[in-house]
Amino acid sequence: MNNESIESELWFTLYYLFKIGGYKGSIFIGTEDLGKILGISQQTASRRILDLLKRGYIEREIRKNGQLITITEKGFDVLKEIYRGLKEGFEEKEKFYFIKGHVFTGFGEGAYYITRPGYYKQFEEKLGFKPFPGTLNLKLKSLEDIKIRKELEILPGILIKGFVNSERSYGDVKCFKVKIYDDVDGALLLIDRTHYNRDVIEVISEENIRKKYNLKDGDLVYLKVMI
Amino acid sequence: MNNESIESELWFTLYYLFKIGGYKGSIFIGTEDLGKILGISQQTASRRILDLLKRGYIEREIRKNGQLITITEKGFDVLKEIYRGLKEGFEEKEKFYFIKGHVFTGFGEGAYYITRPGYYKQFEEKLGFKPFPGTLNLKLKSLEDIKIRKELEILPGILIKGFVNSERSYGDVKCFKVKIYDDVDGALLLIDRTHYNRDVIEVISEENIRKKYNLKDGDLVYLKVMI
DNA sequence: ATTACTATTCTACGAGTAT
DNA sequence: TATACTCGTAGAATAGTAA
Repeated sequence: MNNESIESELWFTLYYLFKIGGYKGSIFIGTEDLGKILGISQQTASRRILDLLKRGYIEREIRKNGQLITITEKGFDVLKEIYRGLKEGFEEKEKFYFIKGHVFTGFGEGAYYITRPGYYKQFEEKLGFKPFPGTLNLKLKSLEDIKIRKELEILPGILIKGFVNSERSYGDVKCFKVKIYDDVDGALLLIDRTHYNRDVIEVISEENIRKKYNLKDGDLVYLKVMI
Repeated sequence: MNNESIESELWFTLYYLFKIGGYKGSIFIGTEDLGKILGISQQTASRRILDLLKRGYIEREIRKNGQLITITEKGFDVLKEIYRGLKEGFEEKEKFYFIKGHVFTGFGEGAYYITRPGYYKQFEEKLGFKPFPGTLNLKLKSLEDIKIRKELEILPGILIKGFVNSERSYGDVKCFKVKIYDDVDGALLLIDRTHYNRDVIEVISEENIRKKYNLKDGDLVYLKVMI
């Protein structure tokens, strides 16, 4: 899942470039000195610079006694990503949960339910996206995750109201906005019909999550749940 | 220069443990799943856990289907260190905060602690005044103020070092210079790092603040905090 | 001076597997 | 099931050096 993201040693190189001045403009530094700051050799520092360039995280201009390095927007984005993760943990402890579960294949009813117009319209209005017609079923494995699910049951969440048509009635559904892998927007559904036990949650998103992440049964998915 | 600091791949492992729940308590996870989150093998995840343990950044308890991992203070410190670096770059540095709290009577321990010579000498040296032998306890009531306190925890502040005498040991104390009512010089002390008393601060000054302002329990005091 | 290529050393990764 | 050991190997780091 994390394969496309920046390698940790490159991230650290970028971070130090940021810290020593890159946050507010270009920095002039030689590979020898950068190596000293990072505790690595001149040669490795040189290669790190080249790797960061190749990936588009920095731009540079070689000059007489060093190089003028500028962090690109893409570079700032990867720094901000980590910054956000730390900030949320250190400063906004009460606004979200992380919950994790393992993919499993259900009976395919999810798609049927969420596409009932009585529900679908509300999803669109209250969640701000048009759900892909299908749900991702997650089985919660640890007591910690089941505990979080129980806490979600107590919280108000976003209520999708039930309705009645000529054939039958449909119950209320409680949702929480989530970020799948702390990345893609979606929602977690707590459905009152009890085909499944309390160690199961269903997830919807505008995208086909199973396909996007190439998920197979048993794969781990984690969600950031907004409360 | 950077040789004693945490290796980048270990830092990333710690960061993800923090992100998926370690920021607010223990997380239960197996090495297989941790590997999936980090994009590495089960074996490597296992080794990372062992390395983090060996360096004292986490503690754990192996259980039936995984392990219960808790990030230690030392672990939080290395995360905070990076956080601070990013914060300084991304956020405009303000030179002070305002924080407010309500006077309450403690157990009178404050006077005892600050007059220990090991501390008192440092107060004099590092704050530039001889504290009145007593502390003013303030209870923070608003989320705003508690948030400011949390931010102060992350900032370096002025460090009063702990010490050991024949009877017991005394921990580090972090201070910030303040102006009480934006008027009288003093300092704010962040003493205990437990999660349960984060709504309390203690204030010292050369003068007897309680007397000077004729403060009674419940009275509001506001401070300008220099950072 | 620098940066960065090539050759060599070394370390981190993951497969296989023991516990 | 788990975790974590050994070990062969790939790739990262450095030394030497060219540009």
